[in-house]
Parts: sequence; structure tokens; C-alpha cells
Amino acid sequence: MATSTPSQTANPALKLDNQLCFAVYAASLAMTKAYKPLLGALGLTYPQYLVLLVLWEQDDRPVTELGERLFLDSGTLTPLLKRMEAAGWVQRQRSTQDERKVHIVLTPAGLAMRDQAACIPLRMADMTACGTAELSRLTTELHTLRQRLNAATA
Amino acid sequence: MATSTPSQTANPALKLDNQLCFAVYAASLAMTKAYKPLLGALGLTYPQYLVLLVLWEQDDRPVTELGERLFLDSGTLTPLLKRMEAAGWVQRQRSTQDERKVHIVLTPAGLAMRDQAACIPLRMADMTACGTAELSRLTTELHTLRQRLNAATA
DNA sequence: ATCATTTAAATTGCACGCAATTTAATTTTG
DNA sequence: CAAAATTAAATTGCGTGCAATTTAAATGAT
Repeated sequence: MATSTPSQTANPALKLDNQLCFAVYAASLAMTKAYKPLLGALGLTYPQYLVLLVLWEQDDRPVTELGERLFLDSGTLTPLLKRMEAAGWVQRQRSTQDERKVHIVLTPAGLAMRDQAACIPLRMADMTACGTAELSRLTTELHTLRQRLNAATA
Repeated sequence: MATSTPSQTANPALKLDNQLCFAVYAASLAMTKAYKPLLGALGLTYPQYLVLLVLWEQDDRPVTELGERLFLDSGTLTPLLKRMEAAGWVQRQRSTQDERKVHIVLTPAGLAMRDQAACIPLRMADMTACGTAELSRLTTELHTLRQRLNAATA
């Protein structure tokens, strides 16, 4: 009889706040919301900002490589990159070596944006109210978690 | 002139893999992907599963309360809950006390789903390859992070 | 009691995120 | 070399997630 009593006999593992998945999910939503005013001032969305972070490290990448770096596929990236091209941050250039590939290249405006964005990581670090060491440790732990989940999914 | 050299002189804080935000973002995507086969077998999406987790703890909640619990607004929840109603997991009932409110109530099918879902947290814990203690600690740390971000955003 | 304010959902519009398919180009293989 | 298999983007369709607005109901203030 006990099995269907609403909450008293519930499996504690099913409790929302005990679940790592929800903690990650809610933290991710909160992170995006926290970024919104900073990025909105630059005319960027959060995933567009991620694309710029990749290109600032290595410019002139094909779509697939951006996807591998950001864990996104062409269904997400193609329209996103078209919007970034329309906004003037990047150019999409069909490769002449391999015409299947489209290389994404920063425009001068996209490159210059890096100086505008330089202050963002520090301002976000402030919002987290974490020390540098804790921030770095948490980042590493989450990358490890992601790797394990990706491995278990593939 | 160093300031515009692409990657050599780049602010290390701008490096993608050093940023907590990206670690959270990528972990969240990976988590959703890891859940997909488990939830897909039950006919649920991940946010729909979260709604059920809330209702299994406390049934018969107005939309706003679900939103406070899950950090989602009516723009997200209204269509999501209509889909869940169409699928037969919940009913949407206009309150007679306060006709502005719509109460979300589990159907027998929605309640019975709890038994189907009971094994999911354990299977996810396996995928993370984390010990119970580490899993619990990481969950707590992420909730703390979320709280700080929410506080800094509001 | 009446009017203004507040609150709860719903609606609209836009940007992801991803599964599934399509199109085109390259590589592999017989 | 020609056909088959693979690869890279693009496309289609659907489900979020959220800002902004709208509609309706309840609350408050005069």
C-alpha cells in the first residue's frame, strides 16, 4: 500500500533538490540569465558569445570544428552563424579546398569585440562570489562530469 | 601592438575551457543528452520530467509554484503543461477559489509514472561515475552557485 | 462601492538545441 | 575509373526558455 502514498514514502533519490541533474540545469539557466545584461549590451546572445570565444582562440574554423568545441551540431550552428554574419561579427566562407566545408572567420568588428568582452569573465567571477581556486576547481569538476556523461551516452 | 595578436596575448580568463559558465553550459547539455534515452522510453522530455518530480513531492500546485520551484515562467510552462495534459500525465484545473490560478494535478497515469522513473536517478548516478558523497557535494555546490547568481541578477 | 494596482496565465515572437532528413562534395572500394 | 560509402552543411520540425505584452481576476486605496 505504501508505494503510492504521495510524498511520505517517496524515494529520496527522486527528490528534486537531491538530483545533480537539476542542480546543473538550474545553474545553467541562472548563468545564462546573469550573462544576459552583460552580453545584451554588446548585442550578443550567450551561445554567440561562445562562438566568439572559440574564434578569438583560433580564427577561421569550419562549422564542424566549432561544433566539436561547443558540443553543438549544424542544426544549431548554421542559423546561429547566419545571424552572427548578419550582425557583422563573422563571415561564412565556403572552402575552396573542400567545398563541403564552410569556414567561419572573424570580421574586424568581431575581433574588436574581444576588447569589449575582456571585462566579462571578471564580472561573472564576482557574481559567483567564489574564490579563484574554488572557481577553477568547480570548472574542472564540471568538465570531468561532462566527459563522463558524454562517454556514457556515446 | 600586441593587443590584437589573435591568441598569443589573449586574456587567459577569456579562454573557453577556463570559464565556469561554459563548464556549466556544456555539462547541462551533456546531462540532457544522457537523460534522453531514459526519458524518451517513457515519452517524456527533460523539463517535463522535472515537472513530474515536483508533483510527486507535492501534487496539485498552481503554475506559478511550479515556476518558482523550477525557475521557469508561464511562457515556458503553459505550453509545456498543455502538452503534458494532452499526453495524459496531468490535468489543468482552473481554481474556483481564485480564478486566476490554474492548478496542475497528476492523473493516475502521471502518478504511476513514478514507479517507472524510480530507477532513473540510480542509472544517472552510474553514468556520472561519481561516488555518493562527491555527487551530493557537487549538487550542493551548484545550488549555492545558482543562488549567488540569482541574487546577483535580481 | 469605485477605481487603480497587483497578480496569474496565456499569448506572441525570437533564439536556441537537437533528431531526422536532404543535398552536395569527397573518399573509399571493387 | 565508376559505384558505394562517408562526410559537411543545410533544412525541417518540434520543444523549450524568455522578454514583452495581453487578458482576466483579485486586492487595495480612497
